Amino acid sequence: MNDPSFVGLPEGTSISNVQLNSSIMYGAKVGHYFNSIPWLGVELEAFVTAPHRPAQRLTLNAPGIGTIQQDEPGATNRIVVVSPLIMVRYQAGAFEPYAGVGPGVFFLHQEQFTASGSPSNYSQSNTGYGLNTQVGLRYRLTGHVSMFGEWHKATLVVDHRRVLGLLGEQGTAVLTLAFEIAPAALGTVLANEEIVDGKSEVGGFDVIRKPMRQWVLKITAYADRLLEDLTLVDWPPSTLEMQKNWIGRSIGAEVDFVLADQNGAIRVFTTRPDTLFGATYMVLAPEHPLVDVITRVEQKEPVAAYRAAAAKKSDLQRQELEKEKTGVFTGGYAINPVNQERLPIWIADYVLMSYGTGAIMAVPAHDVRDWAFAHQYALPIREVISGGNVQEAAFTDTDRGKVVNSSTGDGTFSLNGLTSSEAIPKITDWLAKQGQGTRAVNYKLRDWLFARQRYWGEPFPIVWVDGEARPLPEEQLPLALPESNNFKPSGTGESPLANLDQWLVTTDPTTNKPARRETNTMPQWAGSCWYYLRFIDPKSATQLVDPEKERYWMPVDLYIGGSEHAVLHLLYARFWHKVLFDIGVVSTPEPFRKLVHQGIVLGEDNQKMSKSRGNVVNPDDMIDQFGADAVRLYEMFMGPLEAMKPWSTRGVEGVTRFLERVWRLMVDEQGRLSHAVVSAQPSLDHQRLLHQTIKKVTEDIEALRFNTAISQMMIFTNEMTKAQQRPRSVIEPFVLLLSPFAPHVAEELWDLLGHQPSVSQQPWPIFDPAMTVSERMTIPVQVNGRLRAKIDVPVGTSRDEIERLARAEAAEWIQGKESKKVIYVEKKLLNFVV
RNA sequence: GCGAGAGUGGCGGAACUGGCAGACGCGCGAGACUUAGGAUCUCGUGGGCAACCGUGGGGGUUCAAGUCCCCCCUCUCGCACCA
Repeated sequence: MNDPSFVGLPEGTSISNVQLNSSIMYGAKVGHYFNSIPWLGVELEAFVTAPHRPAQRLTLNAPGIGTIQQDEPGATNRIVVVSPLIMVRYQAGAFEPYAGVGPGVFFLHQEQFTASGSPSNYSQSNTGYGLNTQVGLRYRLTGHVSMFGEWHKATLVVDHRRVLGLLGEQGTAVLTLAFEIAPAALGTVLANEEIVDGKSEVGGFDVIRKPMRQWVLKITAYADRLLEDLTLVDWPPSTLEMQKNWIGRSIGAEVDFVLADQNGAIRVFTTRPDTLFGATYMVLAPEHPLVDVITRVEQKEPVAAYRAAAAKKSDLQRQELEKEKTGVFTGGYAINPVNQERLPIWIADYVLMSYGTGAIMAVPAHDVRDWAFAHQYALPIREVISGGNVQEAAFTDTDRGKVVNSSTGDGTFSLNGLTSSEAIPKITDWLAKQGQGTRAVNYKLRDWLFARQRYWGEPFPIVWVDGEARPLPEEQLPLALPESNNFKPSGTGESPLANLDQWLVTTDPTTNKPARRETNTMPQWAGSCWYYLRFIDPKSATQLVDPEKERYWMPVDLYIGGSEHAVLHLLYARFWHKVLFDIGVVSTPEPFRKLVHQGIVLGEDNQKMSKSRGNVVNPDDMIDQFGADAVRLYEMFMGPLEAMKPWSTRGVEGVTRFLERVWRLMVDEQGRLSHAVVSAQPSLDHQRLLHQTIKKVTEDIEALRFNTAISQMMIFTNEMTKAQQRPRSVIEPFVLLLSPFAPHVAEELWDLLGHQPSVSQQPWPIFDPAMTVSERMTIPVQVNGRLRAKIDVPVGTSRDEIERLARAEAAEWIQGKESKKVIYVEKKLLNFVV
């Protein structure tokens, strides 16, 4: 586990410090038998022989598996176990697996590792600075917990220019000024996720906002498709919901309110144009550019003070002040386009500049925020939807209630009597005809700030010449980071690269003019957006991915990854993929068809593992104590893959006992093949048991229900332990079933059984559906729905016969009662209603 | 507050489209083999002496509800002044 050489990492680097991206891809080779693969949505025929049939293509991806760290073993290990398990099972016969695993060089915690540890390690790395190296491998289960050996060391040069250029072609990459949040004391710029409660996560410094040059990707241009195409994927409901909320699409109208005593108009966005007649005031965000224009002389001072105070607050600080709303009257007025009323214009920080137009019409009767504000400042509240008491609270239940008090002064236009859903399109059309508004859609989703002021990230292949950004030519790619031990912030807000003159100062390759390199680097998400494409074609130096391979493998059929990526990574990757789709680099609109989040493993006390709680379980210790197979098996047995589960060392002991029982099933105390293993014909019962076990294990793996697959193997083992004779024809297929779960034990057993080659190269056992059913059946007998007896009959028994037997069996419950009805459910149950 | 998911023995968890609740494992109990056993094997193990009662609580549909419908409670995760 801790042998770093297996990924070609530099000496001194522990796997504990490296984030692995693993990706597993399964391809059809020669057909085999499957019932179905539910999440692939196909029914496969038995004994399919045609090679490379598209329906058999199976691409799995288990990236972003999280940090392997001593203090979070469970989170990582379960996915590390699952991936090869699935792979081994599908490899056994129909599929040719491909797996890619690689250290992503540019993840944030590696920067921390590097900064705090020994950066020179990385300078020795054959991965090289500035190259995001991925290592492809073919799994073979020879190592420890999972997947080591036979590495195809395919250096994957992550050439973001190629992708960025493609994004640029699409017009999605934009150089812009954006506000970044920087704690002055740290002299660096923080990503949003590094700010906690308005202070820097590290050091707890106050942060301020300052404008800086930034790269932004226009993900908002794809907002609609990112939303709509969620119907194309099979993802957990919670993740779909989170993505929908993150995109935050809302439909409404933009309406212009002309200023009362001067030229100009305020444009607002509202989802409730049906309440337009109920507007009693307006609010601008403090940063709104029109504030200066609107503010009257006598209000200048309080307005300026309020704006200054608001500027000091971060978004998060603003949100903390949830309870009490504050604001200041500007002295200005605007005209409500529907009834020509003069509405006072306020500024208040409960209106965000970043959403909609940064201005609202306030309808206190039907919006809780506006109501609170109006209440605070004694502004009028006018009911326009009946059904509540708007003096007591905002009435927002639009499904009930009718529009009232909503007609123009001349009576030519009225919404009165309509429901909200009828009124909204009507008034939107009317506003459009008047030239005062349009239907509009808004998103919470913002454009993607695609630049970090760090050393540790892919540099932009851009040089600045005469104040102009120019891309590097193809032959100068990829651009590597300079080697350095100086990771200190530049102090100017630029990245540490700004201090590294040798790298920084260059000449423009086309004009030979002096040039300066771009000092921004890419965020950690850059690589994870598309590395799955590189895993398909890791060695290609000339293109992102071979179109033929891409068409064959994509989309990824199963993606196993942590729920912490539910929005950011998974949304960014989808966006990027769509851009590539639009320009023809990929052939599918969505990259990941089915998504499963593995649950993390908690400590024995049912709390998250942490050093401070002292409940950390180190997987290496467990492996030393119980062996890799037992640990693997337990991690699969502890419960559903998606669920968060507490670790139980007792539970590992339990599965260890199971493995020992399996061992003793066929090995004697001298370590030789047991005399109980015979070549005799198995009994019918044993054959049935085997076929039932094959069926259950096969189907459960396909449905990712590993815990119940294991329990069936336990049942098999318990039964066979009782048998004096254990026929090979029953035992041997069972070893194959066990092999994905406990590869080492299975391998040794296979060898002891006298077989070559490896157990992992054997075809997966096939079950005969006819052999999975017994010739007898037990029919529960109910009287009025209560279980009163059971009868055991041959399968072919007629209903009448069953009823006759049941009647005798349950006689004491039916006697003397009038029989109303007899319900017989075929082969299931018999119920007397009396 | 809004959204999503989940509540089943002492514990982790099973139960396909409504059809024997508690598979399998842990723990616990009894027995066997043993000088011994925290090893192994066998048997038992939801509660209650019983009739019966039992899947977070309360209603309902049904011959039959862990499963379907309505109301409520608790926990986990996510979002949080998004107009």
